[in-house]
Amino acid sequence: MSDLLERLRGRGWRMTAQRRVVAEVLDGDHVHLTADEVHARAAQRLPEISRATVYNTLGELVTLGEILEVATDGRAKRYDPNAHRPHQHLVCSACGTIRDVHPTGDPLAALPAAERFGFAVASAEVTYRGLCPDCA
Amino acid sequence: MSDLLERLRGRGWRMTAQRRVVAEVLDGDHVHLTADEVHARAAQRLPEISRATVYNTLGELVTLGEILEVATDGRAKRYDPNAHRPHQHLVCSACGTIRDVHPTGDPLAALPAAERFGFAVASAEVTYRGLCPDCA
DNA sequence: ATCCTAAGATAGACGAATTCTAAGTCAAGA
DNA sequence: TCTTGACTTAGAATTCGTCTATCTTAGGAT
Repeated sequence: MSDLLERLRGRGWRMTAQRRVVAEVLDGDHVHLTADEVHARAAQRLPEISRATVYNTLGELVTLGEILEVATDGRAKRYDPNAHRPHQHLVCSACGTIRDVHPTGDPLAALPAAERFGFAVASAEVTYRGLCPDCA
Repeated sequence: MSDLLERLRGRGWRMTAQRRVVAEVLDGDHVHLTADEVHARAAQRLPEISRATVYNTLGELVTLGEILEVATDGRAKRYDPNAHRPHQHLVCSACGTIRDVHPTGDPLAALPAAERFGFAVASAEVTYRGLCPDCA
């Protein structure tokens, strides 16, 4: 959105109609679209946008740290614009719906030094699974 | 291995040369092979084994609960024979090496009811990331 | 020991998601 | 306005996995 576009421009990101539309599609809470969904929504506004551009733009936004890549199933990756506040994901085992959740405490603290095998552990990613109210 | 093959036979699993070889390839600690790697190793012993059979067999072993499917990156799924004791995974951000780890406490406990959105949360899967000693 | 047959194996076609390539287009600084 | 390197495009190619039609075989029945 405006915020995001401002920040990107400030970083010297060259602004184009395609990039603007992709960034605008990825706005809101609990948004977890696949690349194809992003492409479909972007194409509503900019019919000639190509898939390759959507992939390129998503990849750049991930590299810039402005969005997150989420792979909750073996299917297509999803893109999460909520990269500013750390959070985890709750996924419905039946329909695949994803919600952002905030567990208490730091998941990293649960991994004792003896279980780190000399790794410099930097992050922990938690996926909770269960049935959502609609699928129960 | 023997243990696994015994158990499978006891469950009425029809034994074939192909299935035996796949089960034998998936033996040991910290083993996390892709389907293609399983196929390559199986083919060393049984050159005519087909990819489809490896996929079929892996799928059956997952259904039987004898191995686990692990997706730590957006790439190929990996198969983990350590399905008996619950554990999580520690992945090297550089080379992709995977280790089985055992965090303290139950990760489910860290998710408050208010953060469950009415879901019947059943499991939590944690992926720790960092640099391994070799890549540091 | 041999036969039968459903379960398993095979090669290769197919499909989804993603990446690559070569050529055309354009944002933004000079 | 001009220039140029960065961006976009269509479509081919790649990767990972599934499906299909046909052939083979494990293991119970005879």
